[in-house]
Amino acid sequence: MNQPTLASLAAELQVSRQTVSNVLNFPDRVRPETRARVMEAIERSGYRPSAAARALRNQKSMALGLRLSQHRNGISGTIVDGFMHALVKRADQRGYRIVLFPASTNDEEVDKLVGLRRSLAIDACILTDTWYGDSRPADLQREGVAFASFGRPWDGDDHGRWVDVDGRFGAMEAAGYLRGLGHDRIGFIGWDDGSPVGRDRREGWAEALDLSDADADLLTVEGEDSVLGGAEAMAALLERGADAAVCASDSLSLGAFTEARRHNRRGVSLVGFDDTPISRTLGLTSVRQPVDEAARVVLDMVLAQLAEPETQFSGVLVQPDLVTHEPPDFLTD
Amino acid sequence: MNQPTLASLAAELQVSRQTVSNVLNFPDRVRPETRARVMEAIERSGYRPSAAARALRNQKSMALGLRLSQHRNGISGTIVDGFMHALVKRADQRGYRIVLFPASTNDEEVDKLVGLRRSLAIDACILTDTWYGDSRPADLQREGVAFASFGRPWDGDDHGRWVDVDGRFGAMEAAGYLRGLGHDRIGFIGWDDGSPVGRDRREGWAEALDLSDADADLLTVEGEDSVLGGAEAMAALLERGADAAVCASDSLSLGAFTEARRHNRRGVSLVGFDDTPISRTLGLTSVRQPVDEAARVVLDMVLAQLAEPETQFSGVLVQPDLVTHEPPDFLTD
DNA sequence: TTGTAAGCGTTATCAC
DNA sequence: GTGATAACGCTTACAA
Repeated sequence: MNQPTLASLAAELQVSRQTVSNVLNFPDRVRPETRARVMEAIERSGYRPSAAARALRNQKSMALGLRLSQHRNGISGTIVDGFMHALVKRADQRGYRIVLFPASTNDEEVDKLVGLRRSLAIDACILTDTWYGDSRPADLQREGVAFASFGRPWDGDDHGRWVDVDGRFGAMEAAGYLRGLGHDRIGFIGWDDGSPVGRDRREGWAEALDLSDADADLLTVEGEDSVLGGAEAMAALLERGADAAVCASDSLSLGAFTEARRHNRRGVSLVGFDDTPISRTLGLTSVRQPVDEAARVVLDMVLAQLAEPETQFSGVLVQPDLVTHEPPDFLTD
Repeated sequence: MNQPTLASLAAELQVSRQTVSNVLNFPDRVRPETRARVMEAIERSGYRPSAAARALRNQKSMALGLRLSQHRNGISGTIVDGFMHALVKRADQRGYRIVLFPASTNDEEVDKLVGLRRSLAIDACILTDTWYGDSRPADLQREGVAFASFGRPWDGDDHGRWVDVDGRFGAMEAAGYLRGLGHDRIGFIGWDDGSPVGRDRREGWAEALDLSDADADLLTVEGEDSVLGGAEAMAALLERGADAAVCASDSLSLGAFTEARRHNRRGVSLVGFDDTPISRTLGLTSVRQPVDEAARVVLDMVLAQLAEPETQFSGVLVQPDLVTHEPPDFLTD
């Protein structure tokens, strides 16, 4: 049996296919009783309008491109992962599909996006993992591909079509929380990869504690973004007399936690970033990224752009919040 | 400026659009010099055939549907995540795109898939996270939607269109490895959710060690699949005299590891599952799932089905392997 | 080897 | 309120 089409339904119902089309797109234009009859037939037959025919006719695919990010190791990829989830859900609610594609470099990503756009496989795209000197926004703009980015442009022109999480604010909250707990030597454990995200968080920490540059340097240890890196950094911080630390990630926080326990330093307090399952399980405190809100805003931006290409945008910072978890029994004895 | 089309290119080059089409689809049918001229124009103009027009004409979208799995917490979602990566990459190589969609129940997943298929938004789909009583294969078969599944059908009809990792074999390897290390009371730490995957792994462990049912029960502790669960289970196993354990996941393995260290039981050896970043970082041994191979086979299956709907398939088990990692310095002192 | 014609399923436009 | 017509860009016959 063949799929029903507008034409086959129309023939069956003895109306023109245009009427059937109208029932779907402009229900008011059609007389209630005709509408009901058509609706019933649509339901019964399981008819779905052909996305391909619609795309061809309307010159839009109702799909958005998203590169499958590779930095997604189990722990620190969690934000991108959560963002993707939220994005897929929200896009679906608005009738858009998310099309995934692989790319190993930013240039390849842009090439593929341009290709997808030209072939009408996507209408626009979402960027993640922005970095220094990220040329994707400029490239896409030049190629006329609509986009919005989860992650701000860290240098160059501010194209305004971005949403980011205010990591600086999150770090400030974290530092304030630790100070409220009575700590007075609060360190910072970060990455040594020159990441702008890490810089941002460190600045928030230093500002909240009103540290001099010298003090900030003294209380900062940067290493690899891993459990090991966190442990090593914590060891160094403990030697420098720290009694708490803001960690730029939950991996680092977990490492620091392990190390503090190893030294039997129960009084050490930590705050990590991203509220990953690890944090939740071990009862660590963490800065939760509002990925759902970020996804909503990114989607709004990109769809607004599609509706009105000349729209001017300005970047949006969403505020993270601090999440505390109960430590499990096996850690409190 | 408008997108170039077959027609616009043909007009520009003074050939028929058929010739341009042939250059793309049947290059041999066209005289080399004409071909070169056409190719050049295609390159220069950045022309891409419209996916929508192709889909409409060929009645296939060159896209595969994939539900964005929700079980993907940072640690144990890693396999599905890795699988998705591999799948997207391989699909891309074969000219297929992966379309993501959200669903909170299996029924919703089937509904959406049927809808996507009817609307020609996808040609087929990939299922993951199979479970007892999973009706998706039967439902999709009834609706005539082609699929292949990453995960075997644990009960009911064997539709044959699945690939799975031989967890039983992996657990046997793990147990053999621990025995080779000189351990003789090797426990099993599993999940208490009745997961068929967990059962399968436990059977492998028991078989490799040739345990009686009574011994197997004695050396098995099942709890929640979390770090906490692993720690609790390890505590129980230590009391029962175990000196090593096969863990059904890396979360459990991490918990067990933490617990063993807490008791200063350095001699305890562990093997986890999935070779997650945590395992890698802490130098734990783990059973690595060959997700890339699984993705390849799933894709082969589903594309074979598209090419020849009547093909009969039989399920494929791929073999995992044991991965050992060097423990980091901070754990060996 | 190249050109012509028809049709995939939809919607915008305009007539009725 | 409803219906006819054309067009979106491509491919597959078939004719030249």
